[in-house]
Amino acid sequence: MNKDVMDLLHAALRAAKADGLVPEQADPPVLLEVPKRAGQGDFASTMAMALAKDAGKNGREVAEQLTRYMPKEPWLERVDIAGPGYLNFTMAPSYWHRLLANILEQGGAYGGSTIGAGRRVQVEFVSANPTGPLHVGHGRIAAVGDTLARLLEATGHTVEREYYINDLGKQMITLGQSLLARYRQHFGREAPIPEGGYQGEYLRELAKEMAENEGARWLDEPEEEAQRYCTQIASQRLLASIREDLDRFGVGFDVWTSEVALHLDGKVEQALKRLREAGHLYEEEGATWVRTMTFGDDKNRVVIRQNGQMTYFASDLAYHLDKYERGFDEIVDVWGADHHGYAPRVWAGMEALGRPRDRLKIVLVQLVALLRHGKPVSMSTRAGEFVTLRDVLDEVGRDAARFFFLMRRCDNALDFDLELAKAKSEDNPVYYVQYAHARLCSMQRQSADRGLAVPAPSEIDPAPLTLPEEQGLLRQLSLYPAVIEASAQLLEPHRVIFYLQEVAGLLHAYYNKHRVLTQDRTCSLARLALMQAVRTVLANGLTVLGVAAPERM
RNA sequence: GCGCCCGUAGCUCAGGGGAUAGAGCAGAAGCCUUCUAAGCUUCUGGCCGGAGGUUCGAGUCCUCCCGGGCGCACCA
Repeated sequence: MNKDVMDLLHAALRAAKADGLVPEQADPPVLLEVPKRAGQGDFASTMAMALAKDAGKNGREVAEQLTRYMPKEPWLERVDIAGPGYLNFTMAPSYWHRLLANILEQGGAYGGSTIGAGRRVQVEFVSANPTGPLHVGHGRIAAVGDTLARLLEATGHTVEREYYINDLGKQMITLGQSLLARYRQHFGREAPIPEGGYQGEYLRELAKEMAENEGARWLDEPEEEAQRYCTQIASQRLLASIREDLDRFGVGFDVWTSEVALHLDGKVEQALKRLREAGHLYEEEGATWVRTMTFGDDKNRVVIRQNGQMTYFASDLAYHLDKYERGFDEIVDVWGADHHGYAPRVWAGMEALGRPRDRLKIVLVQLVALLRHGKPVSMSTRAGEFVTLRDVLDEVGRDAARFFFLMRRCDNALDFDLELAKAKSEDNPVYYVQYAHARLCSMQRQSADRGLAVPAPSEIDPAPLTLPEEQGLLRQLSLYPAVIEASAQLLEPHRVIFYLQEVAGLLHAYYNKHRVLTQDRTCSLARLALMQAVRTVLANGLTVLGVAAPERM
């Protein structure tokens, strides 16, 4: 997918429509692939074949006509029609020259685009209850959410990262009760952790801390008051610790929204009022329901329980309404896939509130299975023997953790092997990509020692770059902007990983086969320019993943 | 039972309706007096879960079936 050629295709399509060759409503995929075999050009498109039916002609005929509509560009050597109607594009040498100069000129900006210019996007992710430390599943969501945000930024969007704190409800009460039990235990009292309570060691530590700061005074306070205090202390401390973990993971948020605050600000009341005015609320069995079924949900949902308390869903309606009212052009929620059944309900709620559902995109991230030497590591939050994100960071480090979390499509479950992730060996894909970058840096240090500097963009003489490996590298580098765009538009960060592995593979192969620093100065300089371009793309790609691009390894 | 996701090489997975389906790992054989061997080269490996359908063309879209995961609260 090369954006310059894609522009040509778009232009040809427009012209063909204007001329009536194809119907105005035809919307073929304007996509490019890199042909698998030599002799099929640098890029290929199937657009003509896709249009064949609408145009009432066969693919080859459409292809021929499209080439006539295509603007003539000096950097395009030729367009061939092949097979059932492929358009095969062969680029002129000047194209590769320009590409190379372009990458060196743009540096860290290469690959960025402006498709999102003027568009504000919110990405909400992690949003874990402050009832315990983040586990590996949160880690994957954090990596995905943050990388999506980076991708959207790279494509010109204005992005806000947001964490929604579920600091209200039964779980928070249970948390307080659990801490209170630990606190009492600390003073030698008989105090069981409540049914379904939090067993983790972290509450024992918190209880000890509380005893040191507050003494024994909470032993004598009334149960409910003590529990409320414990809930407050625990959620505060746990949230702080969650923030620390995320910080270490390279993930930061612009906005933290609290569910409690939503209620205090009257936002939940307001949302319910709106629903009531719109006629979407009704009473039944002493509860208040919203008619989400009208908007595609399986059943209607309770917003105010019999006991008068609001449900989590009520808060969430208010929360999402608030997001819409903050004026985002696009709202992205990143959820664990175990919440997938919740999505239709939220979309329905938004429609009931008169908001377009397609503005809210929900990315579902499947679970992480933690392995060690290929054997599963057991995880269970309640039993308290889970592996936390912090444990993983301690063991494998930020770069490997982020890379592994992003290696698979989000809708596939992920096997995360701790031993593999920290192996400083050939098996570890993180190092494969980072090593390519470090290698290039090392080479540049060598060339500097020999008095050879990477040429300035305007000084590049690409004439010596005639090897097929060099053409392959240039072709691959030219795809980068489209990879970033597609990853951002489809909300699929794994594409960047696969792309970078390919770049690294081509680089390593080239490196082993040919020397960059040779006796021939002109050739060395041309190759140095190419290597700088590869380095730039590797660095930019790793940056968008939040993974370091080391200069030495 | 209903809904969503997944099923592609021995394993882990890419593959946006198009040309002869790819990569890594595992297995076999090679490559370091020269820019980092955390690397490279070559070989082996496939009824894309199954059956129908749509299409000039299906791993990709539709229907059904089988197998696995996750959901189906007046929990969050």
